Amino acid sequence: MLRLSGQPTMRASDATAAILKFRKGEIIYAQGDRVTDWYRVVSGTVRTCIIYPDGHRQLTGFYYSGDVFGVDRERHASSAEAVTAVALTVYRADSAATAPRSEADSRSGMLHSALNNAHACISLLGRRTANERVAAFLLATARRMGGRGALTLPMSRIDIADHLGLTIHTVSRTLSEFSRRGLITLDGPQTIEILDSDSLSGLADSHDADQPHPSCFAPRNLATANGA
Amino acid sequence: MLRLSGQPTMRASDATAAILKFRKGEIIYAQGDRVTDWYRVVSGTVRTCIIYPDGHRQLTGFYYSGDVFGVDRERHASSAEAVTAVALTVYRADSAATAPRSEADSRSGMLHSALNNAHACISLLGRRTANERVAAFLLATARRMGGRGALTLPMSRIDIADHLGLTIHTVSRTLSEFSRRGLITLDGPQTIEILDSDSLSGLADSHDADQPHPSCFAPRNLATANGA
DNA sequence: CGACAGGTTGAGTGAGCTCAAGTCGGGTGG
DNA sequence: CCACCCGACTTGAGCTCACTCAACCTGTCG
Repeated sequence: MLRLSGQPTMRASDATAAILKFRKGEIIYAQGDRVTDWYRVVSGTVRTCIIYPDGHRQLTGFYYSGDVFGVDRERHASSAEAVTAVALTVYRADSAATAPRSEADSRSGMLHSALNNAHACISLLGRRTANERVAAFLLATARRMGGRGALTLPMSRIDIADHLGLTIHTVSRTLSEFSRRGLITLDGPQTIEILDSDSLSGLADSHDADQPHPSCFAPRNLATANGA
Repeated sequence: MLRLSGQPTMRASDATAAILKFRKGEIIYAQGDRVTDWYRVVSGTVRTCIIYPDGHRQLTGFYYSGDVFGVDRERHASSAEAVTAVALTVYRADSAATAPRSEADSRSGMLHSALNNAHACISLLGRRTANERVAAFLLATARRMGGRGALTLPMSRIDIADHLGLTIHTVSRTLSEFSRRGLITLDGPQTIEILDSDSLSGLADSHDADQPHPSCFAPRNLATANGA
């Protein structure tokens, strides 16, 4: 997961050597921009977001050190903004395939990583209740940010709300409730410690834990293949 | 999960020549199966779905003629099932890159297509109300299935509900309401005609149409680049 | 004919939204 | 230094919309 090895790789002819820096709140690229580069976070946190015609904002991901974002074709489907001060490495979108130094640097490796991120987002939005979404978000964030001890959430309540499809009020209330129940401690808005991750993951996948969906038992006949 | 696949892939030498057929309801691959092939729909409709530990089912996409699915790495993140009788072409997952016959057949073309699909799913789940989700779903489905005149929805209300994160009751009620308002006609559960797609797209992006999100006006300083 | 699955519709409930205060902390200016 | 402001966050009260529970309809299959 880490791979913050290649800090400034500084080779003369290497297209990926540039390091870009942005201050908190700055826009890295805008929704609809032509895709020229893909990015990897060196330090800091980035968010990608889609703005719908009605002004509603959907955050499609947070990206931490080592994560890749901006992996679109033609035009960026979302905008990318610096949640904190960030440093990025840049990959030319049209040359990322050439001579990858690792699987994670290859064109398809980056695409798979983007796909994984999209699935993570779907998995959050697919959950039903605020408790489920917030619990799942906390666990996922703790996992991705490293994690023993206190967790520093780099993003605001608004960002969390727009990521989970909730309002800031509900996010705030839910976190307070978790704290009251002894699942987490809140030390200021940004600092959270997970005390009982078992209960949290129980909450994340709760919804009465009834029997698995019937479709698990669908027939699975594979004998009807026709050769070409 | 299991993985009693052992598909008789019947091909002499061409990895993509095989055609597979499945009957309605059959499972094409299961969540967690090792990825050996990617697929393209020749005819019929396929759904991909994720089942969470609590039994909750999330459909991540419907795939119609020409669409690609199964584009995962290592293990399938979702299962794929035949909504109707389907015929599929098969691409060896490890050789899809070699000699693509078109952009759409290339490895990265397929990955981008999967990414687009995931974004479409996020865009549906990101909407707030049932009206917005159902309206957006109808428009998207009409667009992808071709379109003039009556639309035949191949999937059940349960499938729609699990795709939109709603219950079948709400889906049914919402469709009835659209019909009552003269936006669509319902001729049996599966046959729908869109009468007023303008009003529908208004509904899909409604939510008071207030001012765009402030983040549209965030600073955009790009001058802090450090060359290599 | 009954059984059953899929769909529709009604009544009541509750989770999360809206509206509205109120708190806290950091910055800025007098 | 304090006064003030402003943005981010928290919390309360009331309401709405989608969920739950339940009844009923329709078409299909044995």
